[in-house]
This record gives sequence, structure tokens and C-alpha cells, in this order.
Amino acid sequence: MSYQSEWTFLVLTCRSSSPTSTSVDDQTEDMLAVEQSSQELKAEVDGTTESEESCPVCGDRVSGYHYGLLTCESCKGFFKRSVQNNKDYTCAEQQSCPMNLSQRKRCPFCRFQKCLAVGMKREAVRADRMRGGRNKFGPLYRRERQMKQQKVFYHTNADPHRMKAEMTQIQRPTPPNDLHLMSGHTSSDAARQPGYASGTSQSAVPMPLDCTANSDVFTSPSLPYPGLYHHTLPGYLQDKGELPYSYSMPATMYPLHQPPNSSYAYRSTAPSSSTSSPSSALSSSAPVPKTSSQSPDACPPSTAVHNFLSQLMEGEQDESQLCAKVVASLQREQANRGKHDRLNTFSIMCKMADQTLFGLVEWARNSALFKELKVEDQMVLLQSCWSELLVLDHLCRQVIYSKEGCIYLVSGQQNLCLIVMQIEVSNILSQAGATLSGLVSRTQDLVSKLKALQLDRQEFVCLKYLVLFNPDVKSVQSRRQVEQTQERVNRALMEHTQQRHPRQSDKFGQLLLRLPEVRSISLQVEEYLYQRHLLGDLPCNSLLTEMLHTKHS
DNA sequence: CTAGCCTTGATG
DNA sequence: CATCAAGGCTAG
Repeated sequence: MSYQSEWTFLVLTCRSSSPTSTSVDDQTEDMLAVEQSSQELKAEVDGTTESEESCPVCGDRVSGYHYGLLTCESCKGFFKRSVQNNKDYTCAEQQSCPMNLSQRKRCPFCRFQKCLAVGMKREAVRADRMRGGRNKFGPLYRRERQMKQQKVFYHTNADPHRMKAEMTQIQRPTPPNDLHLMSGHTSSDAARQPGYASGTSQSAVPMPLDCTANSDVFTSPSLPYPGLYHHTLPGYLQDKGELPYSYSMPATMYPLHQPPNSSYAYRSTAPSSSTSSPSSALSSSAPVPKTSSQSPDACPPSTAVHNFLSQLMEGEQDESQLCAKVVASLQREQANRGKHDRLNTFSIMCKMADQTLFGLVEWARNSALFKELKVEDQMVLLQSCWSELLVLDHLCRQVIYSKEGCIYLVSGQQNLCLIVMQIEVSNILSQAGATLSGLVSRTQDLVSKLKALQLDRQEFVCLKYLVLFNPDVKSVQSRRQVEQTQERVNRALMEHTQQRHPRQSDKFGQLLLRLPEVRSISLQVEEYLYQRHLLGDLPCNSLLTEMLHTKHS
């Protein structure tokens, strides 16, 4: 049996933190969310976090990956029997029986529902009953483990002092080097509250994250500038001081979650220092009130649209979480390397793009609407639009965070540090070759247009969904379903723009008119990356590479 | 039917 | 050759 490339498997799993698993009490879930399975911990250098993840279905001890995710032995067996014997259970109660270690036997119906809800995959039960070997989920399990390890890293650095050590550990003595993280230490808890603009007077402390490049990453003749990508957009990295990049080092940071021109407070997720993990934050089914203190006189959208949009917004990744992931992964990577084996600039760019791509795949995977699709459809849709999603993601970040003339990279809060990365566009344009300059210019033009349109978060999310649910992708099986979802999002977007931004009479149309350009840019980005890939510039084992490869094969 | 333990066998 | 997720077996 030949298995498909690794990225496809990402689509196949669901995280154990499904919004439907409400029977586990929140506290426990929060605690569990930061815990790792013992298997993973064996690999951890720091073996202090001795803990085990519990089964997302019943809370029992996890025995390994089964049918798509970490579950206990009994739920594994139960799920297998149910699928193999094509069981058709019924519930004697209200189809919402409690599911835990002691009560899981009571109602097989609810247990099976829960299995499905948390993401156990029927497809992983073999029709031919063949034993042994690995199934197509294998690579995906690996990938998940990697991600979880990342989280361990992230959480074990909750202490600011330790974090500082982590940061400086990889710091090189000679700035002006490559990647600079701007960080400011927040002084109080209040600074972590989204609604408080307490951070405006923070002083910026540069924290160089070294990536001494082996120079010529920037200077390959035909493809002169690396990493035009997404929020990893180019050039805020620099080599050995030979290229005259200057850094924009803002003395003030935008308060997190309350960027200057966002009309909505986006998400009130607690920052990384809290006990809530990214996964639990993502799965939080309690609708976060989205209406902020801003624009008090804007008329509220009708409840139906509002609810639908709220639902779509729930899956949005927190900027600080993304940042933490990116930074943590870069730190880990650099820490694992010797002094003379630092990642080059382009590789760092790719790693960052890779992390974001991961986030986007995860975002889609966790989306209720997306989950309704067949796995095959999920895969072809993602394969078709991943680069568009990346471009959209970048655009949104620019619209919301970037200053005039700057490209905003990732930002966020890690532990008590505020981190901002940005680069001046003029620097890129002066250094980049034709391809990259063109891309940067086109992208910046689009950013300007979107800024003028005052794109808000809801609209951005709708655009992501419109791009994702593209019924024109060939080999989509449930075309009608994709089409209906797209239309539904489209209607929501229309009503949202009309209700929330009544003064911009054609905002809806204007937004849709930007999508072809997004598409076009994404294709050019893919092309550029593929060229770099052919030159051997892309790090191997990246999701990015796999996506590119799948498309070109 | 449940669930703990056992056997299998592709993968790296 | 080790790993580890499949399926199998069986006492309770």
C-alpha cells in the first residue's frame, strides 16, 4: 500500500480537544491541555512534567494513538467493535449522557457519538481486518507529537527568567544580525488584558534571535531575495551586516489584541502564561463576547448572522499563540544547532511560514463546517488553497497591525514579553530582485486597499472560508456541500458588511473583488517558493515543501 | 459486551 | 531491528 504524503494526514486527525467534549469539566480540561502523554515525556529532556493525558472520550488513561487520536484502550476497543460490527445504538435518555470512566458503559450511543465528536476516524478501522503495520495516519501521529512537544517547550518556559535565558542562549554577540524580536516586558497583569492599553509606554528591548546566515541566501542571482512569504515576509533578517538593512525598532508597541485600526477586540484568550493551552483556548465553546468597547454606535448585526460569525471566529488562532509557536520552534531549532550551524535566513523564513501553515491547516481541521466534509474533500480543498490562506493571513496581519511602510511579521506575547517583528518595505524593495520586489509591491498595494476598506476580523475570517470552500476545485466530491457552505459564508459576509458598515455601501463587493488578486499573488508565491525548492533552499521535512511538492507532482 | 493484554507487520 | 497502531483473544 502506498501512502500519501504527510501533509494530507494533517487533515485526517482531529485534536482531542473538541468543542463537543463538554462533559469534562473545564478545569480538568485546562489542566489536561497542558499535560503531555508519558510517551512524549520520555523524549523530553526535562523529565519533570510527569503526567498523562486522559482519554478525550471518557477520561481514562491514554494508551496511545488509536483511530486518529490519543485514547484509552477501552474506547479504542469500543470504537473498533462499533465500527466493525456496524453498530446502531440508541440512547434511552436525551443523547447527552455523561461520559466518564465509571459511566461510559451505560450508554453506547452517547459513547460512540462522543468518539466521533472528538475525532476518532471510522476510516482507520480496517475493512479487511488486516493486522499490524502502519496505516495512513502514522505520519500524522508523528506530526501531532511534534506539535505537542512544541507545546511542552512552550509551557515549560512559563517562567520569565527561564525564558530570558532561552532567548539569550541563542543570542549572538554581534547584532546587527538577522532576526530581531522586539520585546517589552509588561509590568502588570493588567497589561495582559485585551481591553487595557497599558503597554503604550513600554520600552523596547531588542532580543536578537540569531540566524547568522551563510550569506548567499539573499544573493542567488536569479532568485535574489528569500522568503517573501506570508508574515515571514522578507528581509527583516540580515546577513552578517554586509547587507545594509536597517531595522525599524519601534519604541512603542501596539497593545496586544487592540491594534490601532481594528474595529473589534478580537479574542480575549488569556495569554501564554495562563494555564489554558492553545488547544483548550481553541476548543472553548463558550462564545466570547466580541463586541468591544469600540464603535459603540455601530448597529449590531442581526443575531443569526452574528451567531454564525461568532462561530466562525471561534476557531481563529490567537496571535500571541502563533507567535509563541514560531518563536519556540525557532529557538528550539537554533538551540539544537552548533555555533557554526545556524539556520540561514531563508530557512528561518520557511520555518515561520511552516508554522503558520500548520496553524492554518489546524484551523481548517478544527472548523465545524470543514469537519462535515469528507476527508478526501478536505484534503483537496486544503491542497488547493493553502497558499491563498497564507497570503490572506499575511494581509490581515498587515491591515491590522502594520505601520505605514512596514511589513509586520509575527507579534504576540510570550510569557511576559511582548514580541514584535517588522521590517521596512523600502529596505526590501531596495535589495530584492524583480520577482520578490514585484510580490512585495503587489502585496503592499493590496494591503493599502484593504486598509482603505477597513477590513475587520469577521470579514477576514469570511474571506478565509470563501477561499477554503471553493466548489470549483476539481475532484471535489461533495461539490454541492462545499458550494452551499461558501454561499452561506458569502451571505453572512454580505449581511455583516451591510449591517456593520452601512456607510461603505459596496464594501461587500469590494472585498470580493480582492480575492482574484489574492489568488494571483498566492500562485506567484508558490512559484517563487518552488523555484527556491528546486535550488535546494527549502528546509526538508517542512509542510511547506510537502504542499509545494504535492501540487507539482 | 467490556477492556486488558497479546500478536502482527509496515515504517523508518 | 525497534516502534507502535492496527486487529485478535478472552476472563469477567
